[in-house]
Amino acid sequence: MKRPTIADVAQRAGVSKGAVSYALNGQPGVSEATRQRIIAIAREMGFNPSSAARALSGASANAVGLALCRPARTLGIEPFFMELISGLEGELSARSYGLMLQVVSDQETEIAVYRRWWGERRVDGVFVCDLRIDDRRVSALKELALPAVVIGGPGHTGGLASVWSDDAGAIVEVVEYLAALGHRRIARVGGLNGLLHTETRSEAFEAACRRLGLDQCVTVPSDFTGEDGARATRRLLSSGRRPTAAIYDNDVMAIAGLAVAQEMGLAVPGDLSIVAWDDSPLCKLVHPPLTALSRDIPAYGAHAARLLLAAIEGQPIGAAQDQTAHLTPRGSTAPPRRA
Amino acid sequence: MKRPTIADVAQRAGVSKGAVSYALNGQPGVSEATRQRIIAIAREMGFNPSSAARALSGASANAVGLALCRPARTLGIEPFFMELISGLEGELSARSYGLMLQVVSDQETEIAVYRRWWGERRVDGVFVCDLRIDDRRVSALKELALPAVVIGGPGHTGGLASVWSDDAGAIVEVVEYLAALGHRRIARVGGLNGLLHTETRSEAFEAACRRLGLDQCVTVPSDFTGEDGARATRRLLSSGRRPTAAIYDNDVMAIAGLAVAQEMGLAVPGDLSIVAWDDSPLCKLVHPPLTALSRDIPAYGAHAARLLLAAIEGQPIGAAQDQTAHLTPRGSTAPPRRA
DNA sequence: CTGAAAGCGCTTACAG
DNA sequence: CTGAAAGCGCTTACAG
Repeated sequence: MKRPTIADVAQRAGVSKGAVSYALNGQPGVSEATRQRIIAIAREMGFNPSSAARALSGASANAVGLALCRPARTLGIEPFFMELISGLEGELSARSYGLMLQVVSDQETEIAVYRRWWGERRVDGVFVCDLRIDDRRVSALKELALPAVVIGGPGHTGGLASVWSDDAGAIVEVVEYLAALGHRRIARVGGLNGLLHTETRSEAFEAACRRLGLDQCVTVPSDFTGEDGARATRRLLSSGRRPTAAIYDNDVMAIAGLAVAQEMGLAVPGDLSIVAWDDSPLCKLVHPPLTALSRDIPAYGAHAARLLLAAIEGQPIGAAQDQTAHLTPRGSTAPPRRA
Repeated sequence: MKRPTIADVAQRAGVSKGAVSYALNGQPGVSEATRQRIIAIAREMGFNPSSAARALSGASANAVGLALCRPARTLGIEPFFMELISGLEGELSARSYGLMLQVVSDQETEIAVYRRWWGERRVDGVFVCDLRIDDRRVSALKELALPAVVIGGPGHTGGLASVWSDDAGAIVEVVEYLAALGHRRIARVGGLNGLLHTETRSEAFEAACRRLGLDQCVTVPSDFTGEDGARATRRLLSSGRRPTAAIYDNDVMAIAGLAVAQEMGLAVPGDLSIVAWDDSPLCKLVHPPLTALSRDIPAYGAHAARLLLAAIEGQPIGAAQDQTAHLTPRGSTAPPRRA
C-alpha cells in the first residue's frame, strides 16, 4: 500500500482535509466525536503527515541540526559527543523533532552548512559546540537569525542562547584536592588552545595554583588525542623535577598518560597522581581506575535541547548554567611518595 | 534579509521560476548564457532551494536515516559508531544528502521510527545496524518498501542490500596466530547473543579451535560493556585452568580485560595474551598496546552510504563484501609463559 | 462546527 | 529556448 495522505484519511472519514488537519493537530474546529473518529482512522491507516508539506505550510522544519567539527578519529574516540548526542536526542525525539547531523572539517564549512540548512529550511535551529574566543560562527548565526544554542561558555556567545558548566570552579576543586594531598608540582595537559573552555580552565588553574602557593605548576596544550596526551606526558615525566600529579582535559588523554607512566616504570598513584576531566566509563576500565571530574553529559545535552526548542518558539533565552563537574576520587590519586 | 525564494531569483534575473529551476538543476530548457547568469545571481543572493518544497515536488527528501539501538552509555564509549557515522557522513554530504539520527531503545521503537520517517517522507532510505538472526526489522522494512542497506551479514538480510565483512575469516586468522604462538587454551569474550556477527564469530571460533585440536577453548557472552568484559575476564582468570589468551569482541572489553589482568597480578602478555576486535585508537593508548583486528570503519561506512544512494536511485543492490579485518600484532600477545 | 480555497516554494510536463 | 500553469500535501484564515 502506498503511503496515505491527508486526502486519503479525509475521504475515508468522509470529512474535508481541513477537518483532518484540525483533528490531528488538536486545533479547535471539529467536534470531539469527529476528532476521535478521525484520529482512529488515521492511526489505522498508518498516516504520518508529510514533514515537507507541513514545513511548506507551517514554516517549521521540525528538525534541528548539529555540525561536529572534529576529525573523524578524535570524534570516534571521545565518549563526550556520543553521550551529548544521546542526551539531545532523548529530548528532541520526545517532541518528535529530528536531528540532522553533519561532520565538518573547519569553521568556514560549518558556517556554510548552517547557511545551507537554514536556506533550505531543513532545520529550525542548531547547536554549536566547541565555542572559541571570537568565534566567527556566533556572528554568522546572528546574521542569519538562525535560532541557536551554544553548548559552552560562559560568555563569548554574543547574546546567543547557551548552556555552560562552571569549568573554573571544577578545576579549583581539583587543585585544592591535590594540594591537600600534599602535591606541590601539578601539571595540566590542556585541550586545544583557542577553545574557550581550554582558556577558562587554564586561567582558573593558574590562579588556583598561585593562590595556594604552588609555583611549579604548568599547563601544556594538546589536541585532545591520546597520542598527543602521551607525548605531553612523556615530556613532563622526563623533565628534571617532574610533576607528582597531572590533570588531563579529557579522559582519553588521561588514559594515555597512565599508559606512559606505566611504560616509564612509574607507579600510579605512587609516583604520579592522575585526574581525568570527563568521567566516561573508560575511566573505570583501566587499572588503577581514574579519579575524574564527573558530570551528566546526557543531561547536559537534554538541557541544551530544551533551550533550543524554547528559543525556536520565540522565547527569550539567555545563558543557562548547568551542573558543575564534581570530583570522583578513585585509585589514581594519592599523596605523593616521599622524594 | 529574508531567505530568498526561487521567485526572488527569477524576478531579479528577469526570467520565470521554471527557468531558474532548470538552470540550477542542470536541466535543458535554458540557454547556456542564461544559465550562467541565473547561477551567478542565485549565488550572489545566497539562494538555497527549500528542501521541503523540493521534497513535495520531486518526492525525494534528500536525506537518509540512521537509528541506533544501544543504550546511551554503550554508544558513547564505543568508537565504532562514531567512526561509522563519520564515514557515512563524508559520502552523504559530498552528495548533499542529510543524515537524520535517532537513538532508540528497542527494535519495536526502531521500526516505528522507520515507519514514521518514511510516512513523513523525511528520509529516502535508512541504514540498519546490529543485524540479528530473524531480525524483525528486515521484514518491516521490506513491507514498507523503504530503501535500506543492512550494515552486517552475510546473509539474514532477507534480500535487502547489505555490506558485510568476513568476520569468520578474521577470527580464524586470530586463532591460528595464537595457536602458532603456542597457546592451547584460548577464551573468547563474545558480544551480545542474538546478534548475527556474534553468532558468526562464535561458530567460526569453535570450528577453528576444533580443527587445530584446541579442545579447551570457550566463548562467554557479554553485553559489550567494559563492566561486563571485566566480569567475564575475572571469571575466566579465576577458573582452575585459566586461559593463556583471550579474544574480545570489542576494544572496550579488551581494555577492561587488560585492567583485570593487571588487577589480579597477571602479566600481559606473559600470563595472558589479549586480542581486541576493532582497532580504535584506544588500543594504542594502553600499556601494553593491544594486538587488534583492524579495519577501516569510516571506509566501511562510506561503502554503505554509496550502496544506499544507489539503492535509492533504484539500482538493484545485493550483498557487497567489504574489507576483512586483519591482525595488527602489538605488545599484548606473545607465546605463553611455560607453566 | 464544517467545507472550499488559497498558499507555502519548488518541479515538470505543456504550450508557444 | 521560454513562459504560464498544474500539482506535490499540508495548514489556516475565510465563509457558510
